[in-house]
Amino acid sequence: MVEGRRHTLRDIAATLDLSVNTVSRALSGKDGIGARTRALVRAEAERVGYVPNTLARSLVLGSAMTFGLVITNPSNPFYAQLISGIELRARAHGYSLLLAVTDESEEIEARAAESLLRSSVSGAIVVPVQGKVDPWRRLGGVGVPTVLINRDLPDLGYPFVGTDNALGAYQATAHAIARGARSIVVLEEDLPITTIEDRIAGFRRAMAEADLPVPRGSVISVPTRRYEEAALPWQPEQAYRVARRLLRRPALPDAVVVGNDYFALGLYRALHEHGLKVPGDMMVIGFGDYPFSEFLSPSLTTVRLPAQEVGSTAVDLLLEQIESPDAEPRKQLIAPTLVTRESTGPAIPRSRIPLT
Amino acid sequence: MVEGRRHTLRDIAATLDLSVNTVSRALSGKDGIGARTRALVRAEAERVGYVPNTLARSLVLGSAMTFGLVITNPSNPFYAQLISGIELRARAHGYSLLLAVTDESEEIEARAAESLLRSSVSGAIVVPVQGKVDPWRRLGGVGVPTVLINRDLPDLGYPFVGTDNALGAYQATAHAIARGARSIVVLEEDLPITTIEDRIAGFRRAMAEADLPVPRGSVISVPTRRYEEAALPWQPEQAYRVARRLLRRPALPDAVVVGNDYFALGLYRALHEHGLKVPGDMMVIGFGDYPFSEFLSPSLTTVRLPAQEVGSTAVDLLLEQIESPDAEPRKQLIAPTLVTRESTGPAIPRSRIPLT
DNA sequence: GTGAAAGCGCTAACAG
DNA sequence: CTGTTAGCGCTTTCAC
Repeated sequence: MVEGRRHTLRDIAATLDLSVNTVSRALSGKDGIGARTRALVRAEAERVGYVPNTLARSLVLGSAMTFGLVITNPSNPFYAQLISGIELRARAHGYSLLLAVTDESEEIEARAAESLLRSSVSGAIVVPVQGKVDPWRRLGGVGVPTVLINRDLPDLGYPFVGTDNALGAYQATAHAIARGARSIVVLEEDLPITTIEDRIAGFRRAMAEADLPVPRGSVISVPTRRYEEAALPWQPEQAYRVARRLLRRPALPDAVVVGNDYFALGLYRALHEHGLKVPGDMMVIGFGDYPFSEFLSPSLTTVRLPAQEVGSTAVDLLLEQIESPDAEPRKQLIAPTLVTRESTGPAIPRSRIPLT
Repeated sequence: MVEGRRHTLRDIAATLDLSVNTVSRALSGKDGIGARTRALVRAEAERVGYVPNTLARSLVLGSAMTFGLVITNPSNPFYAQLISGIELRARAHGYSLLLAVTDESEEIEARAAESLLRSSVSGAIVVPVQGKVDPWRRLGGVGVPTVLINRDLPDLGYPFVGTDNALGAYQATAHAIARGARSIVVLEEDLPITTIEDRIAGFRRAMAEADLPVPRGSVISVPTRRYEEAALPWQPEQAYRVARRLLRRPALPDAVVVGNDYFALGLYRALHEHGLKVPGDMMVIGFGDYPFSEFLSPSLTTVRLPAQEVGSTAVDLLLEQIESPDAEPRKQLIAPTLVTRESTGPAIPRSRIPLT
């Protein structure tokens, strides 16, 4: 097919005895060129296996037809799906993806932002570590459209897509209540992000609407860790430990709403070890609907997050922002769906008298 | 910090009344420049928030300090970890990552290869769809070092890292045999890739060494699907269906070795529905040691694949190839580890007489 | 329709 | 030590 050096417009121009310019126009489909010439050029380009040099093109155009994608951790199934969704939609519009993994580190995040800047990306899609806004303000400041995913940085006023975490947690909690739970506990990661605040708010709202108390100790933090172990079952493990402590309490909750489905796994194990049955002794509601959750026993009731949709929406918002930079940045919350499975019913938790 | 347009070397040169060249050298740390001048330039660059333009730099250098990463499906936990591993190591060496997702499509793969070529990547790390070698031969042909991951394309003679699938399957099978299994079945994806051939070979070897027969129907194909559903629990679901059929056989195997831990999930469900106990009625051995596998009940005995290590090794091989293009391309198989858990013991399958 | 010239921002080669 | 010149491969004026 091809070997050796890459051919350039100039090569083609030389062999065809045309100007570089003509060849460029012929190939780029612009008009103002003879049909014959165009065919000729196309044929020659085909023959030598011409591959345009994006670098050169981008340099003159000032932008690289590339999106930066900054993600905290691909081993989180939500982000894995997100990557797929974004990649698909971006590629459909002709953009490549420059990927950076921050692992919740502000330092890595800052470097990633800088790197995107150097690379003249056409835009950035970011799951911010959420702590520093500077790196992203800077990026936006020099005119790189940026959309935030999952965790908003309201100060920036950038476009944003996320799932409605408050709603998700509300649904989860309300469902547990409807199934007879009166005392409910929440397990969340200990990250200082709006995601988690929102969920806790949703939980509280559901409890309040049902006139149920939320005593101290109803919201439990699960410590998390950094990248090196991200690959490992660190999250279930940590949740397991926290759950074991929880199960030593004198009064156990009827239901536990957890921050992600990995936590549900850890909780399952702790409950199993204590000989407690799900949902009979305790209901469990997950968050995320990871690929395995449907297949656990008992299968896990969980809040399904539309990761693909979040991803493709992010790309759409970015394209909007690129096409009309002065348009009002849109913020979009995508509603999650509660998926009801065995872990919340139909059994009635023991603290309630059977109703039927 | 900065606002408006990006500053260039020329801007700095102008305000400092120096030549562009001098500024370039001052900033790039080359020698042959006065300490005073250098400090001056550095200070000014800092002041205006100078960000080098990688595009321009890459154009003249002919390579973009970027690796192309081509992956079939990020929702596979193995690849998710792989991405992390590669990203980390690549970034440590100053390379960015251009990501492409092929979802096992030869067509997308071909486009991805083309795209990397246009982008003048310094190298490529590829999980090939395995069917066509052309796209990668072309890439290598024009001098882009390429390393293959997980699925080798021996015709190309490129560097390769993967896990020793034959060994993994051998270990899994031998373990089941050691635990008393005599009749063993394998469930694998129906992809035409060496990965799977190797595993089946490993399985056969273990069986042969134990003088156990491998009747027809011992290797079962699980149909798979494309990207759109990759995010969804498609693999457990398909394995579940296949497993249901398996369980209708007159004689059930003592153990099932599956191609990935998702399959084990599907199998678990089918067994559960049939009232069969793991490992008592049937042992299950997974492949991959996904983050959830340790936390299933029963916890899953599985072949752990060192995804991170495969990833970082891939980067190392690529760097080797970049530094010494004429060196013999290395092929490296990383040994997986069998992780023994509840799903294979200590109970004895019913077809065997208890030994102790 | 096509060509010539200029320039994107940077680095490399060679002067001075 | 520093400046000048040239050029990476492409697109965009602007002539002809």
